[in-house]
Amino acid sequence: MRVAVATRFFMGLFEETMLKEIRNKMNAVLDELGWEHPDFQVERPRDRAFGHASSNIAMTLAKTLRRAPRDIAAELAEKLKDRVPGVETIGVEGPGFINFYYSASYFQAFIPRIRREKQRFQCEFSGKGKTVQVEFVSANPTGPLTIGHGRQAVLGDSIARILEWHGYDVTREYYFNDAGRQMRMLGASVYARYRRMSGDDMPIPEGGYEGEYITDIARQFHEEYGGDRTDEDLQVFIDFAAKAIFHTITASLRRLNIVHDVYYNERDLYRNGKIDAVLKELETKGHVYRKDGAVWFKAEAFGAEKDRVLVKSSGEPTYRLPDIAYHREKLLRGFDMIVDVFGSDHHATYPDVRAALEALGHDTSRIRVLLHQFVTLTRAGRKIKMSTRKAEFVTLDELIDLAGPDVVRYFYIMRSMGSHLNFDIALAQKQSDENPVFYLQYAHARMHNILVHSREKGIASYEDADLSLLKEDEIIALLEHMIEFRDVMYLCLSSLEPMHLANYLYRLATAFHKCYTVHRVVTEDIELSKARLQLIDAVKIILANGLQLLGIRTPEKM
RNA sequence: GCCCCGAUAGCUCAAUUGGAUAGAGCAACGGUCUUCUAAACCGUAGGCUACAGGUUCGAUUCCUGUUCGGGGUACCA
Repeated sequence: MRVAVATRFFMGLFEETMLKEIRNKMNAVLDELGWEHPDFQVERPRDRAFGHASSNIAMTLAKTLRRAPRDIAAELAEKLKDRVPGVETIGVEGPGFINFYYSASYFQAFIPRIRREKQRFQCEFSGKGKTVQVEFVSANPTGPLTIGHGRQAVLGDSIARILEWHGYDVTREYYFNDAGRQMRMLGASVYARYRRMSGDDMPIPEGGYEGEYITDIARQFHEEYGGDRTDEDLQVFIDFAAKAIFHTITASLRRLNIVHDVYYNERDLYRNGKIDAVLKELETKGHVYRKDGAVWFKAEAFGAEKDRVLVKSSGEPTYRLPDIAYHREKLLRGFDMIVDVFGSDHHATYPDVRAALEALGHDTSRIRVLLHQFVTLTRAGRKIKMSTRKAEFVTLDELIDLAGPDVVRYFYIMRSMGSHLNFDIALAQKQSDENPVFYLQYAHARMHNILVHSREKGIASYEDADLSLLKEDEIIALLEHMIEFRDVMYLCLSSLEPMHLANYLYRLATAFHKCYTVHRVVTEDIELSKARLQLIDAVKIILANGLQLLGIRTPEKM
């Protein structure tokens, strides 16, 4: 009961995180001293020997104040004394860092709050009332999704989940084109297979698709339409193939727990005249010219590398024009933020789109383009080459068959999107301790089991626990990791890089596993058991929350 | 040629966006189950952060070159 009162007392003060609280107090002290506000940091030091929080402010002030950093630090530390809630001692260490050491009770007090707020622990809903569109995958329906698409799918969906957690109203969107040369090639490839089924020795067209899925589609077509269709029905073949492939694409995504809200078809932009409208407007504003029978956009005038062709001399638009029209539509649809997740092969195309949008008078600062590097697949250290056309690839589906959806999702997320992802099939396939996914899930299963076990031992309720009993080093370390959650989520939001969450959860699981091996939760000491059960209940909430944000399941048994 | 991204332990990658002694996993070696799950924990070993300069209190991080990988540089998408 003693702690319950203390907790309520602290509650109002805990609306800020540790780091923000320190920053606020620091700013107040600067004002009192009449010093300028430098660009300083308050962070969790890597090494716990340097306290629970640390600031470099003294070093950043050294130059303008013309004083030794340690000297400045000492003065600030003296001023801050007893003013930051939860801080026991403040030290001046190293070249002039100010280090803050918190009391155990500060950390203990977070447990009731986590248990009350659950998944929304420390969520400040910064995105409330704002809409965001996340475009990802956007593969044209020419074949099943590959391992490369998989990375984008998981990245995009995890980013969407992180935005949702912050309160954003998220639209997951898939942009595709089922017209054009590649689709005609697809139709012709299916047609060739289809003819062969009727005994004709028809060759696959030059540059056509050769995968086994083509044969499957031809067979389905044969079953539905019979064997006497001719190439005059090519559009029928195209439509049939596109539909079938789209079906497999959405099925693959659903296996990873990914569902798009909107499927935006490029053809609609032609049908409803949006493409003509964009072209006309660029023309009236004087941003295009004609050369060699083609229509060119003066991209150079807007900072792009060189001018680009929008309409070929054949009268057919290049891919750029619909891209511009589509992005313009996104802006007009009124999203507060637009996130484009693209493969690194798109990095050259986006500046042109942005240039055109600016030429049309749009503010493009709402658009964030995230480029991710490619995935290389290795098996026993050897690279596997991938090509959709040649069908020399491992499909996303095959990968999920092999490793399971949780492993697939985690592997795609655990590396930063800016670096190449080396997907080791052999490792992903291992259902053993070599596989980091199980490390996280095992932690969750262990937590669950402890809670079950406590009931079996006759501890019906642990609500009246005395949390001041939680004071061992490993337990405080675990608590520290727990309250880091909000900072990590903030980092994920500002960087749109879900890897940070994956790394954090790994650290959290480690802190838990260490604790688990050293301190038994359910013992003969009922009071101590109750306190630790509250702790476990709280960690479980955070871990489960994080795993769900990455779309990874939280098993209760393993 | 030009543009973008990358280069960190044997391998795959981190490093709180400029901070203190550069950290994990895997692989190697050694130790820990009568206990709530050993899919765990502890320890040992492993580094001139590709190279050369520069910027400052301080650089894996920023700037300039060089080397090596990947991508782009279409009237292909």
